[in-house]
Amino acid sequence: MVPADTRPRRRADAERSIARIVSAARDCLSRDPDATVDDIAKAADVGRMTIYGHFRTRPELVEAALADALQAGEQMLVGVDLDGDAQQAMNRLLASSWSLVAESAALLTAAQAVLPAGRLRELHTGAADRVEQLIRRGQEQGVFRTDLPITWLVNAVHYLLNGAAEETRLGRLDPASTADVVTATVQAVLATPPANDIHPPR
Amino acid sequence: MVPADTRPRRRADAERSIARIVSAARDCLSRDPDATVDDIAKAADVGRMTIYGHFRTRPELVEAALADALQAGEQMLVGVDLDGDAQQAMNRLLASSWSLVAESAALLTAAQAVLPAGRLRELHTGAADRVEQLIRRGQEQGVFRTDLPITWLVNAVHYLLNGAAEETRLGRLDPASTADVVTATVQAVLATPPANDIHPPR
DNA sequence: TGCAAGTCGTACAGCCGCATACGAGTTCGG
DNA sequence: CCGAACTCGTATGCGGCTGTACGACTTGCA
Repeated sequence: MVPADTRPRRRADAERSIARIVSAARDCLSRDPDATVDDIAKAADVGRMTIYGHFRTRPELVEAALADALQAGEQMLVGVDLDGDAQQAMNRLLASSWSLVAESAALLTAAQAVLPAGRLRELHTGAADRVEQLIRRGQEQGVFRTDLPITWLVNAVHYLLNGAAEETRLGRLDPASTADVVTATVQAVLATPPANDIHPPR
Repeated sequence: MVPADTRPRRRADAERSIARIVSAARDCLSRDPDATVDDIAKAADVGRMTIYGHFRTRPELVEAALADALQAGEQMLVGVDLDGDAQQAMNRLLASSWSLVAESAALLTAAQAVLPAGRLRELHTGAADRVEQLIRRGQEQGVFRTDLPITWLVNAVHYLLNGAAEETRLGRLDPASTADVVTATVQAVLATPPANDIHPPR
């Protein structure tokens, strides 16, 4: 909604520095939500002072990193065909973007600690909404379950992606097969359960 | 394995203080892994110094809290019948202990930050192993899926429990129905998938 | 080529959390 | 009821991270 950045007046190398910094911030914060400004500077191969030259405070940097990741998500979504069978659409979506979503989710928790709650939801709502709509369409098609709150389904997928990313990071999951594992698991969570195999509570 | 505590020589009120402290530590750390020693002291309604009278360092306190939670888990397990149909056994297990497991999981991440990796696994292995064995039995019975790594299945359950706990904490999930939601979701993850409804990768 | 923009190191202040020291008051337990 | 165990406040040192200040050096750009 903002026309562009308020400051188009930046030099080319500064632009490059900022890109490296934001990229490094995404990297570091996804791994450790408490990553230091200094850590990020080292990862970006930049002096700490350079960072403060572009971002006043650490929260501001975190927000920039999150915004960047979310924007990358946007661009990924436009390249994925979300029409047709919702189940297959979800598979396509996961195949192309599960790792990004997982990264963003970790980043999100990093941001949660330093950004005001409202600001955060404001940034992140868009992405979550799209997933929710896809699930809703799957429900209307009868392929996704309707017996659980849709909010839970959306977030459960998030938690699973997060988990898969962490398992991979820890070497407990083969990176090559992570995508398939994630897809299969999410499919199981969302699929309409076989009618009466569910044991009623109590 | 340790006979008892190395110090049976403690006064009654000290015993009470310790209990309150450990309990408060479990509470605080489950909510915020970065909870301060002072926070915990306030929650336990004790002076900060009293804590240092019983626990030399913060990590030592965290370990005590985790150990306490795990021991509570042990006691919960002995009361649950794990024989018979693995699916129903898992349901029973979740019904009686999902919240405890979820709390311990949050505590676990708190501990992960301050305890050496080896020490942590040493404490926590027991619990995870039991879940793994139950899943393995379900696989032999044919009710649980075998097409995904068992390590992933175990941890996926953990991540889901964690997520459910957080959703409940944030008020996005009705506390009364959380247990059912968890049960249904875990069941979906573990169940043997309908033979050929799975779209092969690519 | 020359100036402004950008980079980067060092140094410093402020804050916060951990942990220790000391000392006085309180409570258990024999 | 007396001594030891326990509680608890205050003060203090230490270390790490944030954010600011200054100054020198390099680099884009017109």
